[in-house]
Amino acid sequence: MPQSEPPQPTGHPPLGEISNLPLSERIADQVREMILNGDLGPGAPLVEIALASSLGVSRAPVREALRILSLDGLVETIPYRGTTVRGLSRRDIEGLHEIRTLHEGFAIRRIVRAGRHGDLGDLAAQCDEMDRIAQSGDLRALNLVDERFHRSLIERAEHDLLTSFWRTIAMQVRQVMAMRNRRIADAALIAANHRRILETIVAGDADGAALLLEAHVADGTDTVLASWAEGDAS
Amino acid sequence: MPQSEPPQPTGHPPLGEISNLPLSERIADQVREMILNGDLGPGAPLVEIALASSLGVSRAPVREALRILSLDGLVETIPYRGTTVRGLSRRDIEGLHEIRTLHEGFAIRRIVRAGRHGDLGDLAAQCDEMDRIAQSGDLRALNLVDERFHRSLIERAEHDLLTSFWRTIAMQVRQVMAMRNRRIADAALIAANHRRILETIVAGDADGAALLLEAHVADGTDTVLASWAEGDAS
DNA sequence: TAGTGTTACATTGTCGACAGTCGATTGTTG
DNA sequence: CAACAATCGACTGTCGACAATGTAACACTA
Repeated sequence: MPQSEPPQPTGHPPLGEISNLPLSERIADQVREMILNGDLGPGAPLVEIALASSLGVSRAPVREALRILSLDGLVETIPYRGTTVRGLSRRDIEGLHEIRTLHEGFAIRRIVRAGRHGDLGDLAAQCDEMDRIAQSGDLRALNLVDERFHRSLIERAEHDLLTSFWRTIAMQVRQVMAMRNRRIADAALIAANHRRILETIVAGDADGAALLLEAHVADGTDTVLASWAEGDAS
Repeated sequence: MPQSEPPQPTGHPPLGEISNLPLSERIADQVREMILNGDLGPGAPLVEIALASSLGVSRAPVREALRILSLDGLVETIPYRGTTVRGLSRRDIEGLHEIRTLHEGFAIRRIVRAGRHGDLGDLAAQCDEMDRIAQSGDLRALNLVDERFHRSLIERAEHDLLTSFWRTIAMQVRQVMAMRNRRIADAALIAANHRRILETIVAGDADGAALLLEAHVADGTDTVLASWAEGDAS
């Protein structure tokens, strides 16, 4: 499922990126943002013709977009029946975080084993930024940096398939995050957690870092599940 | 990417499933088999119009089929440029087996932790079948049972996301397997390996089983990589 | 009233045609 | 002859229209 779209080192830094991407991908991006921001709740139907006319395009690119989203695991399609935003059950969320822990732990061990844990400057910079944001109390920004931190960690493992799987995982994590409202009080704690995890990795203690990370993720999971008011089943 | 299709407890148990699937999915199945059997080697271009006329259908379902295959990780699509059968580099194969080991180990630990390792009768039956096939020397059948054994193991973990990821993994493993010719001499050894892994799980020794499995997979990987004549890069 | 045909409707699946994009080839110019 | 522009061809991307499918509501029968 490689659909990556890295920075693309073109030589022209500031030149507002003319969207040369196929229409279908732009549509996918747009609908994805809607889902990930919670504008489209679980179970919401995605009717092709409605989306098409709403966006002023034909059904063909909309169909492709929905296919891409189903590839991302954000959407469920039943033949001849339609496409809906995927609902997440309590079980799904628990499973998601288990898998997430598994993959991040693997990434950490791989980084350390390859001896690359000395060179994690950008991660440190992201921790700094997290500290700053934690004080400002901008929870939305915090989520973004949080996501970027973990993505960087995965990418540092330099494992294509892992990165590819992470795409799916991160997407669903973000969808889950959209369901809850983090409290400002948590922000500082979260920043500290990441700092400690990073430091443990740099120290070369892969297993220790994996444990810290597991605790950190489990904490987030508990927060989500606590505010789980008998939600939808999938 | 949930594509599960459980037993569906309708009231009418035995009523053999009419193939009501959309054309696009049937096309995807067909092309997938071609790739997995090696009829379409890595790098082979999949031209929509050619496939369409060759199958006697329009381009639309073919396009959808190619999307599905790209979802399976069997195919690479570059916008406006076309779709080709994915080539696997040495690095890819190594990474694939790492990820595979990671997931199967997770499955084993989960099964044991949930205390379900006492009830693995179907796996034992598959071991029996493997023994029988090993004597007959039918390598093609051996691969099939092998795949089914590992799939059963994953499914026993009862973890939706894991199962979903496994779909991708198994697909690529099978593609790799299509590249090599197993020797008959290995067959008995392979059957014995599986038997031992299963017994270790049943005994409740998750870590031991995971180690055995890692060795088994690593062995297969080495066999593949050994017969690697400076193959294609991806 | 329980169960079974029937019909209408909303939505997806498929089709053939046209427009857009990219790489390669050819032609042009210094 | 090298570097660049125009052209060509093959292919994918998009479009609007039609066909196939599934659901729900309704009428019908026993």
